[in-house]
Amino acid sequence: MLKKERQAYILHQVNLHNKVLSSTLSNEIHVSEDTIRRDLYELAEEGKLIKVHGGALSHSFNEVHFPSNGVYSQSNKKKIAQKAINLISNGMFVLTSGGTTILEMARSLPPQLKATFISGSIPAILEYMHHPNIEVILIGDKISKNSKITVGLEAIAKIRQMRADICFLGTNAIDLHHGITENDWDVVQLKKAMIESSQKVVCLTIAEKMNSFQPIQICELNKISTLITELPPDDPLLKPYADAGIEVL
Amino acid sequence: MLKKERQAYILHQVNLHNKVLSSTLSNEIHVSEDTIRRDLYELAEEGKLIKVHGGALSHSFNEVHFPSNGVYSQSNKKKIAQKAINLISNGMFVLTSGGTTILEMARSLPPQLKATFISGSIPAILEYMHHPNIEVILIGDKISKNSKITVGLEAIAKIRQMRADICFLGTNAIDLHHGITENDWDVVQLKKAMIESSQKVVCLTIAEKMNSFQPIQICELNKISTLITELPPDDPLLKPYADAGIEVL
DNA sequence: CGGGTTTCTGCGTTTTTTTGCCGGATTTTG
DNA sequence: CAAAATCCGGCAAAAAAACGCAGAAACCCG
Repeated sequence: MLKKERQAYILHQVNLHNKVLSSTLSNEIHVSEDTIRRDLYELAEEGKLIKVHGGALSHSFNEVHFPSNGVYSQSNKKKIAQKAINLISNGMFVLTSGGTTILEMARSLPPQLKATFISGSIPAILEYMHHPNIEVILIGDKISKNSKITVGLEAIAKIRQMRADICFLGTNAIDLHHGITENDWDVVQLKKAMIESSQKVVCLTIAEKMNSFQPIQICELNKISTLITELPPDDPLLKPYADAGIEVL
Repeated sequence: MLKKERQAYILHQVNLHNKVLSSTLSNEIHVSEDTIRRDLYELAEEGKLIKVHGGALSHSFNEVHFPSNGVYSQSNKKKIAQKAINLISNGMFVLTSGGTTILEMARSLPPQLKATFISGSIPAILEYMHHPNIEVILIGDKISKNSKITVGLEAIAKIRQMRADICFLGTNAIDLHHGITENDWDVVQLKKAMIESSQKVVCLTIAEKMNSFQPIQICELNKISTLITELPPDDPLLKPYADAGIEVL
């Protein structure tokens, strides 16, 4: 088994179960605990997980591990949220993924907006619930404690049944060559389904995550209708994407 | 159980109940009191809680002396929760409804319990998510904002597919003649489905709600396996229910 | 193709961490 | 004041981590 492959597996396990033991992994993958430890060390260096004595934990355990004021790059995410909200009009069916950018959008929805929001992200759902005029449809299935969304075949099947007007994706990595990519297999499956079920696909991302990529591909760039970042639409960084036929806001 | 995991659990408990006892934690997590004490010491060093003789207090407890949340009859609900938890063992599939009594139960689940919890109640799901060893299955559908649970045909269909070992119902009204009753049509449909899908049906209710009824019937008394109140099992108020063949705890 | 270099992995040894336990000191409680 | 509960410090065993090393595989480059 290749190193990268192994690390991807470890990461998947952490995201799924919220914790892993070095000894368990060593047995599962049939490599020495030293190797596992070295893998965990590297993954911890990259910030993908938290290494502790005896194994590793997912980030969701240390909730206050992020910058103390809360969400990373929050002011940028607010800008993005504002632009995204302009795309929503009354009566629409809106699919959303998880992630802090989406959460920021959920918080900023104008109170008079009447629409139906569909999501499997628990934090997002909590925000939608507080909104006076929004109908909320929750996608059910097994909950991934790490990403706080529902994942699994049931969830995917349910999304496939939907025909949404618009779909907002919090994006982890976007790149001209690889399209949108992620590091969690389950999340990838969900997002793929969401894209297929929506008339219009909107990617929300902070500029920092642009032109980077991760192991698993969600889709090529041509599936994306609109790209929203905190930058002005004419920023040179966005030019290649506009040239690729994507509406850039 | 990993050290960090344990400390996260302790912190969660402190923030939830505003106090913890070393002895209780030691029993719950199955480690020596010495270990608990050392954990408390470390957490206190980090300023996460205040260590006192015999246990620890939450920081917020000092600042505001009356933050005790507004749940009605909470101490009674804790008693009920404790009795209910004794019915759950490792590996079980557990269906739960919504309601503050169920929520209290969710909060009090011992950390070493490994089980699968299935629910459409958002607040309950949030608690289950914090638990280190519980798998959470979320029932999806349209969210009823006022009861904070998912309701609708999809949810009912999904519950019907389940075969749970046990089902806990937060009960609004129970009565010898009318059985269990409710005032929300959607909730009634859900609870009916839950009863049908479970081997064992447990009703949780505070004594105050006993011998009252509401407009819509969920089921007759004979569908109920067990009734749990804050009263001792031999309380005369409970006699008629025991006589009706219900196990009373 | 071949030789040198880098990377990866496993093994033995040493070091550190974690945890439970014990005896004596300290605090709490009735 | 006395009994019970709790705390503290030290100790020891077990588990895990760190370290250095060496063989094997992969890679690079002329």
